[in-house]
Amino acid sequence: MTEYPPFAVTVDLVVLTVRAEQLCVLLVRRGIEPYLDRWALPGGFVGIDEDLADAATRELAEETGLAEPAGHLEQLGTYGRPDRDPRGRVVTVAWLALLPDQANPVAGTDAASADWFPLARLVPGQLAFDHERILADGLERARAKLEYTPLAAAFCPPEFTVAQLRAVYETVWGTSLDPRNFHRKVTGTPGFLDPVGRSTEGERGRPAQLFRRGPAAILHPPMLRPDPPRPSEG
Amino acid sequence: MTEYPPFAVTVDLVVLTVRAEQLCVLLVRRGIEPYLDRWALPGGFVGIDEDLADAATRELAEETGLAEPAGHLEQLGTYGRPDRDPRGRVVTVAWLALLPDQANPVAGTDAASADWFPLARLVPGQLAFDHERILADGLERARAKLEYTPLAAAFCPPEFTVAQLRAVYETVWGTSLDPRNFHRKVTGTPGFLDPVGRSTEGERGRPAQLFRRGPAAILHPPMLRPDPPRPSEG
DNA sequence: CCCTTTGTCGTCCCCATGACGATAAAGGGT
DNA sequence: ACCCTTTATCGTCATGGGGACGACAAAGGG
Repeated sequence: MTEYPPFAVTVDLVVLTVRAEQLCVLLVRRGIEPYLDRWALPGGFVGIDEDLADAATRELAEETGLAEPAGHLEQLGTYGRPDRDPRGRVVTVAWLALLPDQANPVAGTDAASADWFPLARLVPGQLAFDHERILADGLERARAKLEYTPLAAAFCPPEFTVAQLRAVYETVWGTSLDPRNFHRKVTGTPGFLDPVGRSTEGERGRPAQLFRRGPAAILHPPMLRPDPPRPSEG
Repeated sequence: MTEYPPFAVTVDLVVLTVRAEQLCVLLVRRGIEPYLDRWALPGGFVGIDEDLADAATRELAEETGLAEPAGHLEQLGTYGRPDRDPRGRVVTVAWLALLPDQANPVAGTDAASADWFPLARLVPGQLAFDHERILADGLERARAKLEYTPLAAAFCPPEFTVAQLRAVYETVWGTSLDPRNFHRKVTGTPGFLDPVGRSTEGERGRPAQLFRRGPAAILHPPMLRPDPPRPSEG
């Protein structure tokens, strides 16, 4: 290790949540150059003695003000085009986080401000660096993972109804699903849902049974998205 | 970018191929410390002006002596535990390559030697650094991808038979598949296989039709592995 | 010429799922 | 009290993919 090219390494987070029937991503407004005042994914430099996953967790906590919430965090991919940061050679490890809608006040740290953005409202070219591509990759990963994992529950509070879970699928996929078939599918897949034993109260309509995330790590067989053309992939 | 912790960035390759009914990985014997004389995944440092994907492609070409073969190369994940390399802080971007059995002579570059290892013959603790975990992750990725992509063809020569393709699945998954159902599935999935129009000659048994990879990028519906318990996943 | 080997087509059955009707269980209004 | 709306949940039916397996085709070898 006498000689090697020095890199800067950062983590960037694609933090998704579902609120008000909309799939939203957490963005921060940059307070420094480059891309001053532009929106960007939250992130930051990795400490020289810090594990990558720890750095991601730390940034997530800093930006959302939450200490390891009940959501989900996984590595998304690494982006390192030589020209992606005008300041020099920066390689970023991107992470995907799925969080329940915890009315996160979003603590302002070094970022000027941070807020949830409905994805439908984003316009091309709005994000700093290559964050638009990272976001697109994160979105596709999230959509794909709902098919073969029980991760949709990561968008829900600890206890939730089948209808809430269905709303997550519908929002993330942008489709509508038959309530009866969906109910049959999720309650019939072993390990997907654990019945709490209680029901909702005070809501409109018939009370709904409450569930928690089950122990299953994957869905088998998967819950496939409806017809619309499927994305290509490398 | 005035101040940031300096990292070294490497790429490491999980190069898989199927030869002699065995799933094999390309390993190199290390010629320098640390882990001198231990087997490791092929890889090396990323140039300061080099794209990550280019570095992976370059290493693949160096280690196999092949310039971008008909196989497949994709990013697998990034590993950066602070203590993973005793020489200092090294973050490695791992890549997964699937190659046909091109009787690669494996050019010896800086590595002392390189060779294909049947996975069944690897013993725990045999690999340098955290390469055992990287390899395990690559294996699971490859196995999973055969389910919902036509990537099995990446293990085959440009023109191949259904039986060759089936052998790939059986070898990678370690299962046996019904030849008739497999034939129906792969020939019935639009875009999976393109018929060449010719057949094999001089083989045992009835000549088999030759195919090329079709244009499909994903398999829908997927080809699911037989029953055996499915691996958990984060 | 038979036998073995391998490829390919066809049949049967079951289960998962899409489409959709019917019923249960709450609240709100008159 | 009653009806109406809303939502949850259970059933029914048809379709289609896939597992199990039989049958035939097309080569080579003794």
